[in-house]
Amino acid sequence: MKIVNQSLQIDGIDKKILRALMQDARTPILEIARQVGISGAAIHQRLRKLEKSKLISGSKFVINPKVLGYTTMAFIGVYLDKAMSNPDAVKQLKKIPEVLECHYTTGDWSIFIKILCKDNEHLMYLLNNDIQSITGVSRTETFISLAQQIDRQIKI
Amino acid sequence: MKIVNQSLQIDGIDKKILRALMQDARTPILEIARQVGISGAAIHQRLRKLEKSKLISGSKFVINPKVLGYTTMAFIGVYLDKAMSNPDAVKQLKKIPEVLECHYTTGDWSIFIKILCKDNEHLMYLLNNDIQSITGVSRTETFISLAQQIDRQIKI
DNA sequence: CTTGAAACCCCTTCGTG
DNA sequence: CACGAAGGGGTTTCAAG
Repeated sequence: MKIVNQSLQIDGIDKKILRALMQDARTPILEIARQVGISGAAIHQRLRKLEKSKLISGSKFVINPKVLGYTTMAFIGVYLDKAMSNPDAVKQLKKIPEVLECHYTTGDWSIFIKILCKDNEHLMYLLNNDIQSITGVSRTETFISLAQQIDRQIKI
Repeated sequence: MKIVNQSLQIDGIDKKILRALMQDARTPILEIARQVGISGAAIHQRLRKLEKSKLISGSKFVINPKVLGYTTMAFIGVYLDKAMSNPDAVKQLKKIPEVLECHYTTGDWSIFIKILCKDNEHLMYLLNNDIQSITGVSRTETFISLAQQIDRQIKI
């Protein structure tokens, strides 16, 4: 399948710049310049263009939660009562710092969340006390990630 | 529930440093130094300590895939034949760049993946051609993210 | 664990092609 | 788009408290 209609035109140099910075956000612009073979000022102009296009949405330090004792990742499918306003449930979920992702989804569940806990006990606590207690939540289905094998961004 | 037994001791200054850099990996160290009220050299030492502890696992530029036309995120539960070696299936999944996450999970599915596609047609193509064709994959269950409401790292 | 100084490198902008 | 120059500022290391 040939993917067409790319919404934004970026060339090979842009890709090299992005790939370097996606790997390590603190890569010096001048180092990229040397690798790519153009001047630092040119990299700058391209970065400004990419930022203006909103393709670059920020930069992050990535921390390893295992070092803090967060070793249990789980996914939870949430059934909401018909009457429940979904945004209100999301609002409650935002208050739970262990909830890392939250999606409205097709299928049986109204809401699907990814959660990171210290251990199974912590997971059970969050389910029983923080999640099940949200008004509108009728039922949840939980499955635990035993190991994460892939974690990456889309390929540029 | 009071969480105890934090595996690594970090103090309030460490947290401030991490929070600044988790928001924007290119925040100048000296700016953090001014905010926190200690010298740049001290920030440096603390960062080295945090890196050595593996709490910091890197830094990334975050790109917005929507700008490239990737607007459809989906989750796929994968059933594998008993005989199938899971690592081989993961190896195949790694070759599909649209697969952003892959987990071994408890529950009905052997493997659970997050995938990012241009549109539903693209999703169907990947399911039929790239995923179902992996030896050992007997069946899949797909649900689509209609909207992502939360996307963050664990709170420091 | 902190500091200030010093050397070095990088960021950023500018005028120019 | 690209370039080189230039200043202002950041990074990194050091000896020292």
